[in-house]
Amino acid sequence: MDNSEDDMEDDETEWKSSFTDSAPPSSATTTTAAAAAAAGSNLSKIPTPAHRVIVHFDLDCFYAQVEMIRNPALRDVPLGIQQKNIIVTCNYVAREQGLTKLMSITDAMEKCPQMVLVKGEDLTHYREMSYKVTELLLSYCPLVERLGFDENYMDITEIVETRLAQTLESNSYSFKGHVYNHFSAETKAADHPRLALGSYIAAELREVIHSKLGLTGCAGVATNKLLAKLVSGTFKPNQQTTLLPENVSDIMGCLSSLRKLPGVGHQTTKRLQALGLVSLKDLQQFPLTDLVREFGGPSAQRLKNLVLGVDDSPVTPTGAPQSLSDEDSFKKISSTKGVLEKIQELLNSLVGRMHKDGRQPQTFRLTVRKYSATNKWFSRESRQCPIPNHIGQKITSGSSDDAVAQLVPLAMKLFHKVVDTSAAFHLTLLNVCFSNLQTRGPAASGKGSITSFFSHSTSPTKTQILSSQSQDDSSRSGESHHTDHRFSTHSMITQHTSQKTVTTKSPSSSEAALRGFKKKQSTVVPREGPQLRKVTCSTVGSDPDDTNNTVTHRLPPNVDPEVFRLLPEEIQKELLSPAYANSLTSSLMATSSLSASVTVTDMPQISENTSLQCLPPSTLVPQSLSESQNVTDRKEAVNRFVPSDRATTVNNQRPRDTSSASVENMMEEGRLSFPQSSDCEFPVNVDPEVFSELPPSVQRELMSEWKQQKLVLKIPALRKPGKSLMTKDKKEKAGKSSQANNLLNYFKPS
DNA sequence: TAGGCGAGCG
DNA sequence: CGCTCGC
Repeated sequence: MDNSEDDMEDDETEWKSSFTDSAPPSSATTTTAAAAAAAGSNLSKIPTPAHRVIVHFDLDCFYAQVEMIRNPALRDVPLGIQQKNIIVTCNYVAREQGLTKLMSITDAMEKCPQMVLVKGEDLTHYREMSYKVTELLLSYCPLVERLGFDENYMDITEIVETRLAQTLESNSYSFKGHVYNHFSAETKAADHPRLALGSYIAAELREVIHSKLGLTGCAGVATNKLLAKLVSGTFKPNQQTTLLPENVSDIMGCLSSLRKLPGVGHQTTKRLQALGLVSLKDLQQFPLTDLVREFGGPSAQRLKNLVLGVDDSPVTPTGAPQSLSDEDSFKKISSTKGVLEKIQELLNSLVGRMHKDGRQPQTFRLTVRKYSATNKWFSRESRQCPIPNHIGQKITSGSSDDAVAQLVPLAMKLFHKVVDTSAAFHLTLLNVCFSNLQTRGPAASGKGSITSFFSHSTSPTKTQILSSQSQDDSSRSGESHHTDHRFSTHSMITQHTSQKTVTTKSPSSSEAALRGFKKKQSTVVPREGPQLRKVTCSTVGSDPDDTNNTVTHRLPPNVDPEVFRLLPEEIQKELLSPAYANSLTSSLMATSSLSASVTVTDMPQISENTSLQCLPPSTLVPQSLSESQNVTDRKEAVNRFVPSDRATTVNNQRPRDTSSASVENMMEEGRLSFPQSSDCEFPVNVDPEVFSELPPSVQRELMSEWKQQKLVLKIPALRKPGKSLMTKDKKEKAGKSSQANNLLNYFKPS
């Protein structure tokens, strides 16, 4: 059931082949503007113009880039990122020496003895940078879908249509970057104005990623996700390629096997092979009905579409992660004690991450991989259970050690469910996972709160993007607003689609955007009311001077001047800046720390200087920003790098946090002999056997916990001693301001 | 191929 | 909760 109900609706150009497609227009993931434009020009052209413009971004050797940013001295040496015994990726200096991804350390060392290795098992920095990229893209357009840590799809159809509408000269088109199978495609540009514009936008976004984050990457521009992804890698590092509809068959023809199709993995490949299907052509010629027998209707159709380069799947905004997990693999763990220790290790880091996230997990899962002669690799087994509320609350409240102490027995219980410890066992992997992540509602009821507004709608379980109260940057502000402005901006989104006007505060900018778009297409730039103003653009990259944009210093009609006056100067500037009129930035009506609610329903007026390639550089690359980040990064750590003839391992692990140290201490103590007295009964759901396996200090914590619970039961009003003298309200505020549970947490430096 | 994730389906 | 897929 790949794409559930929305059968064969497509906005694909169909490519010299079947006319079997029914349902031409109908539903529209695409914009009304696009649909209208298409409908208008439809009768003349047979291959209807591609409706969507999709970009696929793919960062170059992502982990290696992150490490090179962290330590610029690594830029010029062959660098490999090591996880366990393999190099998961390496920089391009290393690739010149013949190194590849997923090469074993030993092989890599043979090829390149001078290689520098950096441990990459802790993904924290990669995760953070990854979300920065997504967040950055989100500030230009809500339709961003993550694919792993280093790839993003973006549906820029609306941006393109907006620019197209502003474009006067239709024969001035050209492409930015490569055009697949064309060496000079100027003449083609006029035939594919949307893709041409898309290529410029992709270039601008790549540039903004580079200037703001210091990352390079590739992009593919095409009419659907499949094609965008396939084409993005054609010119490899740091380049981009656009695929025109007339070249779809070319690129599909280059795929050497079905396995190369995104969405066709190992298993599917094997099943196809069993049918005698190996090449794309094989599958093209294979009768659909036979394929249906093997894969079922939807999957069969999807496969058929894929080989044709047809992909109607929408770019689905990813939002905050739906689960957080932490795992480690190893040669062998065969004792309960070993399992216990590893679980504690994993839980410590996972709970820490969960706490930063801010949401409260409702489900805990333990996964193991058992060694066996057959099936030596793969085959994981897992067990899961609900997380009692009081434990979940400890995670979000920051009592991490307590939380871990109480999660450990849960985990061990699950372990005994999945592994029969009466016989010998041999584990090669342990994974702990929190899922069913719920936004903390103020006071269980949560009525009337902003949170309830956010979480009540439609299906509460699906992609809740969390509300976040202000990060209270007022407390830290006063410092330059120039530092990382974009991420501390507010988003003021007027949701004409709902009754309420939501004013979202700083860190939630992206999720606010996400929310808005999930429900409907965002109406950040109101298309109905007083219509969109023309947007000024200057030429890509080549015009850092934004002063040529004449800004009318007049407030947008719907901004209350009184309120405006109260805003910090920086914010006022932003409100007046051309950024607010630019469609690219439209998803984010950004200002900085804001204590007043402002509704913006129209754009400031700006000049009419037109040119089609273009974001105003000012909106894309605040100069102060790109400078500061790079400079500081480069200055640090030039020296930590110790060159050597032999391979060098640079350990970038951060210092262990204190909690883990204490856990290890606990392990060294002798076992606690616990009294069986009635004073300290186990709660009914506690397995004594499991309990007895726990480290003494954990046992003690649990017991005191239970005692307290008893007290609480007996005396309901009693609060736990020592904890928080704060009122509930204060707690909430403190909690929320200290960690907003949103995307921001995933890139916020910790 | 083997690592540390993550998503979605049934 | 296992499986498949993705990077």
